[in-house]
Amino acid sequence: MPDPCATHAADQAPQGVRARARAQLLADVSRIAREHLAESGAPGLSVRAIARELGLASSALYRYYPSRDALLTQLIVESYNELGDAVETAEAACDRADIAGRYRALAHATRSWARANPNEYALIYGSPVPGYAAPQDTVDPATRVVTVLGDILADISPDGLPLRLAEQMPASLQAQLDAIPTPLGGDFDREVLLLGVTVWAKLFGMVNFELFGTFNTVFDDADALFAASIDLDLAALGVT
Amino acid sequence: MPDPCATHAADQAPQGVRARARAQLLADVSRIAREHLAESGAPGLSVRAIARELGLASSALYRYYPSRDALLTQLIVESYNELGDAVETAEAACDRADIAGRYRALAHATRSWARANPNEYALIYGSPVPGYAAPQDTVDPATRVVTVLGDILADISPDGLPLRLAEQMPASLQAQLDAIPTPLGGDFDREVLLLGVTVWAKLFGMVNFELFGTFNTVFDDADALFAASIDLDLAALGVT
DNA sequence: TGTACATCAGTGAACGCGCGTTCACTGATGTAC
DNA sequence: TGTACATCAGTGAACGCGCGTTCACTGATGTAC
Repeated sequence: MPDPCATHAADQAPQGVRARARAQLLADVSRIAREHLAESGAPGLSVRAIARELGLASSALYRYYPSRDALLTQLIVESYNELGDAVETAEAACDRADIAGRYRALAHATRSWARANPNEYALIYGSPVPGYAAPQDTVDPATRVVTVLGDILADISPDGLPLRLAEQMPASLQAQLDAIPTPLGGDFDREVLLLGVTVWAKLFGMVNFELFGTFNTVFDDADALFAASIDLDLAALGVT
Repeated sequence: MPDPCATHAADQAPQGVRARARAQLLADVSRIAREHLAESGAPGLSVRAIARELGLASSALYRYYPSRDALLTQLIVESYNELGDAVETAEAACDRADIAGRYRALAHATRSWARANPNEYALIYGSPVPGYAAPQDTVDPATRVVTVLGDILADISPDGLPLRLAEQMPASLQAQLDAIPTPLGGDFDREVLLLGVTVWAKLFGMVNFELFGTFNTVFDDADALFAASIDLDLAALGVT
């Protein structure tokens, strides 16, 4: 969250009538856009449709967004930040020593947010929107979840790992893992980090399968499956 | 593959001039549609654009497809079948006793096909296309990969599992797992099956992250990461 | 082998709708003196 | 406190484009006798 003060001031104290109206309209646009996301998906998001619902001429929205893509970008950033908030909050509420609890909190917060906001989830973790290139602004918000995961991994001792790779990691993979920045400048254990990365992918793979319908009919209620999957991952990380 | 003979006959021996022309046009439509998939994604797939590229009036395509959605369905079925073919072929080439090899073949065939056909992959494993409901025809092709996985899991002994769940599975999860049909009418071990399901989700989570850009900059070349991830999964399954 | 008729492929115009973006404009809100 | 001017919000028409689908039609391919 770069520049929290600026955001704060803008959110909290819009001075004049205009500033307040502008903030209100931006919020309305966001809300309506997200409703439309549900019905038509990201590619169907339409400036005109949003304006129509707001009772405005479509051209009016160009006072607020330079283009449709800018609107999409805002929705993406908002979604990443909401998910990031949810995960950070859940994880921060745990005892620092309770590593398993912290990971469970991360995983369940991710899944809960995704289930509560399936369209926003699809927007940021589904197929890329064709013709849309995510600008730089989306990068930082996008890393918040994995940053929390990194904090957790940093607290896991490699001594407890029950599974080891049969062969040594190839040098290329070692180099990639070593290049990942650690929280607080410590060192990651490579095996823990490797496991962490694959567990991370698995988490989102599970959520994808659940939300996008791959689990349908077989696991219509995926609560128990999800919890068991997390338990297995924690066991693989040697964390109880 | 239901009714292989019918398909065969139609593919191989279109009798008249018309039948041959029809088969050719269907193939052309498919090819061009898949090219368009790359540029505009599934939601942007357009009957008119395809007709334009074929030098036909857009109405002409309605002799071949009743609607745009039918065209989409065909692309989806084709994609599932291509992936299914790739995975089945790769797995079938392995020694039956080489369980690790069979799983590696499945995983690498999946990833290879996805990388070679990223748009088709996004079509079947990415965000659902808004407003499109997959018809019954897509169900069977969609299960081919997981069927192969099931065959492999059925050959894995639960005795070798290095990790066990700390607690017993909840009854609801046991019931869901027990309801999964086995190949050849045997019984699945629940723990193996549970691990298998989560490994399956992980496989597609990894491919998603690679193809949709989540791994970007950190793992620009994901070969080694992917291979290591598979090794970890095999270790968790107690297979060497 | 030839003729009459049915089937099919493809046309082109039309219906009715959508979209993003620009532009000259009116009228209200803010600001400087 | 009041006035003059600048800024901003929003309008509505327009540009130029796209789309799926229907329909009456022409002309070619196939089929039955």
